[in-house]
Amino acid sequence: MISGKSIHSTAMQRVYSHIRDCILSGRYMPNNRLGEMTLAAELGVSRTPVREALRNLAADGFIELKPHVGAIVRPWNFEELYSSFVIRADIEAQAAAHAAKRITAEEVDELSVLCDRMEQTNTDVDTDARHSRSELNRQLHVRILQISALIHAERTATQLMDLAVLTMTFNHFDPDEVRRSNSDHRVLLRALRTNDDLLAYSVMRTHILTAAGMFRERKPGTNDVS
Amino acid sequence: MISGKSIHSTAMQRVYSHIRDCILSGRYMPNNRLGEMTLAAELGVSRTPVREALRNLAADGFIELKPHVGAIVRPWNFEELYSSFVIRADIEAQAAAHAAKRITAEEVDELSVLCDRMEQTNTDVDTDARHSRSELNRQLHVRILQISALIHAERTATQLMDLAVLTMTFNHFDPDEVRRSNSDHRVLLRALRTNDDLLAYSVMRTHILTAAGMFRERKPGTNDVS
DNA sequence: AAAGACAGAATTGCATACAATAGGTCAAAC
DNA sequence: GTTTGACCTATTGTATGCAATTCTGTCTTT
Repeated sequence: MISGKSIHSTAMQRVYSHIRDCILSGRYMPNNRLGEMTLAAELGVSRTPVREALRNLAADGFIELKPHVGAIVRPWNFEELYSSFVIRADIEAQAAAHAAKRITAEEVDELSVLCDRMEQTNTDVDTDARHSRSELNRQLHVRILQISALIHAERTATQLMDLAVLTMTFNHFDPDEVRRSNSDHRVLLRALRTNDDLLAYSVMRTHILTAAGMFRERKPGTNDVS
Repeated sequence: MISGKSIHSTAMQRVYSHIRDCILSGRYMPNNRLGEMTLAAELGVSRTPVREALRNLAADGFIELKPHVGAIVRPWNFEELYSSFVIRADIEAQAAAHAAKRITAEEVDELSVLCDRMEQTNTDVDTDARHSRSELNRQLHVRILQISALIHAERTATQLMDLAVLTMTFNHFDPDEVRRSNSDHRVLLRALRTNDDLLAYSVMRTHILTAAGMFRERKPGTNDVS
């Protein structure tokens, strides 16, 4: 939805990012009401860009928007977030298979660099390392989706990933799991390089369902993001 | 995105539906520019609801929206539409499997009624029959997604279905294919009733990939919707 | 003649004012 | 005491006016 540019050229994009960050950081809790006037005053803009940002946030699943009533932070439950992993597993596995049949040598190198950088952060558990791992991980997955050329796979999976940012930090906490994740990525990379679409499919599926399983173990309802 | 209510309580919803219909009916062709002022004048409203409708249309993938530039009808190509089938096949198969493990007797009856009504339209090729088949088919698929309780599956697959409405009419044209489709639905229904998740998965996957294959055969670039 | 820069026009982005609707409160009737 | 109804307030939906940006056409310069 919001273009990849990190620069916010319009006020609406600034508002979007602000509200999104507040939701993901837990400052705006589920079922909190988001009044247009309040937000506009808080951010020093008029209601117009706020309204447009709210529409986009609703489209991306962060809030619920009822006509003539207003916006609330979308309440999420365990089952819902878990379902996003299940769907992603299907989509991204399919995308990995397609990518394996289309990938070029340059793209393999590109992905390899991402893996290198992820491994360089080692298994540190401090917040910065976890965040940069999350970001690199996201880039890796998105890049593979792009290479697959399944446009709707990219759209959909990206949306689901962003929606589940809440849980992303979990996956990168336990050093054992970090090692396992890095290992998955290397196997995946080899599968892509050798055009082994079946293996690419399977390892990607396993990779994501593993994350889903870990999320499942950590009990529902814990939203202790930084 | 737009709630299921057929009544448009706000001007924005009317504008949304109008533009969407014009795109799907071919009146607004790909790469056509959609000026806010032009649309506002054409529909007798101000620019404000038009802007909001355009934001929603962009979120749903019907148009492209560049900041400070404007909106154009999203150009779609064969590969892109085909990819939407591939993704749907994954998602809906997964959803069918989940539905098979959760469905109740009442829900089975409900789905059965939908199948009955689809079969009552027989294999007529006139426009009305095709449209009502399309609509019933949509209801059947959406209902199964709901029963699966995979919330994100419903969101995603519904979006993809609506985006591919262009192609839906194809699948209901050839009498042989209509019979085949109805037969798929019956097998699917039996799988759901007997909680046979593996069969449900497989038949749903086949069902959608069959449609994809037919779409593929009819050559790209044909957008001869009524 | 071609390429670049500048100016004008047209369109989008934002702010503000007004209208319409939903939800709550208070009162009156049963 | 409960319920129903009208009114009132707060918030969203819409319209309009202004500011900012992009596109286009022309003119100049090489």
